[in-house]
Amino acid sequence: MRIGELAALAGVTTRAVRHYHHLGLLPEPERRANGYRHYTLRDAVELARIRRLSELGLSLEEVRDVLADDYGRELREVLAELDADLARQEDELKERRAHLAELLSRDYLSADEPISPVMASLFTALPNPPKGGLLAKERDWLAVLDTAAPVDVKIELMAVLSPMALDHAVIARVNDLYSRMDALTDPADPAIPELAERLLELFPPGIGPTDGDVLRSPFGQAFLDDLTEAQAAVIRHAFTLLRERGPE
Amino acid sequence: MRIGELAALAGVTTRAVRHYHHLGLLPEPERRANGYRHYTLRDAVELARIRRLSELGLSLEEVRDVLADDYGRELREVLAELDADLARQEDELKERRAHLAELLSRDYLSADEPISPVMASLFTALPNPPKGGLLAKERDWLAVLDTAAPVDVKIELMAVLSPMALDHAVIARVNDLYSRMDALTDPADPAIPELAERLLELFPPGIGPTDGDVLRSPFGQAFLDDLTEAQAAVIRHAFTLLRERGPE
DNA sequence: CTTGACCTTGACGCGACGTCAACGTTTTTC
DNA sequence: GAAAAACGTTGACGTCGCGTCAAGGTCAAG
Repeated sequence: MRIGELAALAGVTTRAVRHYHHLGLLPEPERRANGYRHYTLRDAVELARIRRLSELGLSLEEVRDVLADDYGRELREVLAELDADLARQEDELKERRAHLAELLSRDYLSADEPISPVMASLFTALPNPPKGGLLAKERDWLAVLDTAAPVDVKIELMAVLSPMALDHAVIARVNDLYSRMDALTDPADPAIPELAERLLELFPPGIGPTDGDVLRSPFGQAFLDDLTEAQAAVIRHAFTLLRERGPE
Repeated sequence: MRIGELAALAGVTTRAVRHYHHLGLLPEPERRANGYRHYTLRDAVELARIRRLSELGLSLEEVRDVLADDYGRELREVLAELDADLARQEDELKERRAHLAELLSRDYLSADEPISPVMASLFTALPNPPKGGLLAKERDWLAVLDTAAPVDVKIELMAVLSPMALDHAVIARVNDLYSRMDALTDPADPAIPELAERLLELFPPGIGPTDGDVLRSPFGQAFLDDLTEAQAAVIRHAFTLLRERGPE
């Protein structure tokens, strides 16, 4: 047989056959006088074996290992391992599809999507914040945390925020407070200390950051850089207040 | 933030961030005086978005399309499409795992494995043929057909062979016949015509190939090349007999 | 003699980065 | 204050299983 016939017989392309030769998976056969490869039935048997194994999902390297091992012992191990791997992949797929179904079932898909269901419930508690406003920025920030923060941080975060999101009085105070902060323009506005105090009052004592380190970290800096000077002043003042009463 | 901090925040590597820059997925930020990239919170938001989408299984190109489309319209389409794709993958995985479970549940895994269940049942009907013998070669040949033959060919083939495999009398005749053929050494052995006739008798009339074309094809040639001269003579004689009575 | 279907080797392309090289900068440690 | 560790920069090659040219040579049919 020539290479095209062999390939057709095994259901692969000629390129694949040559690839297997290149990898040493399938030995190079004799050549005819014209330079064409001349295959025998045994080559077809070998090739079919390679194809069956690779179709199962083994990498070509694994196929070579199995073939080199005279079959039997290793094959069983490799297949069992492969099955475990496929099971893992199946679980992953299911998780992703569940996530997708979750997303698709929601009534809206905004720029902040897709995020986790918990975070979404938090967002719906404070719907449609003014664009470019401080609250919108905090939502963005939360979305960032939602994608990559360590699990324990997320849990702690949700423990703090979830009760607040369920409390209509708190929501009203948040909306009021943030709209006042959005209105700030002068970094020396006399209302700043009061706003900082109101901000702190939103959090139960003993909860949240206890010192100003987080503000000096690169993340804190990035957050402050994103605000107007007046807004940043509120945040900084709030942390000053926090430090003052912290040790107590 | 510097690139490492941004990457850590979004849970990706710095290499990935630079890759997104290269693809135009994430805009290059300003540089600091030392040449370092300087990121803001908005970059983190963008990056988190990219990561969420790509983690769902979208290609980076699709991510770019979704991001370019101002979210909303396209996102829903793409996600639905993605879900269909994932469903397909899940089915594939299940099929492969079923195949694997089939293979692993068998009591033996020989060099001819893994093959389809139907073919395996056929092989167990004629267990342990003499190594290098004609019967072993035909098993190899069948294994090749099993991997890649068109479905209709396989169905026809099994329709012929399955009843034979279930008939103990036929099995006995096959074993006897093939051991006699294995014993042949002389291409002019006077037993050859008789053996050819016995071979033909195994197949019900009207079943199987009706002319010698298959023998002159590259596959037939490869098959004959694999046999001893005497064995090939039997096959050729059988096809001669077939042609003689064929038209009738 | 041409056409078309095969064959040959060699090389680049894909996708989403990992990894190394070769170098400059900043921070930490002794 | 110097050295080391830990960052940053660009550039380029490697991964995996082939697909897909490029630039030819071979062969049977019309």
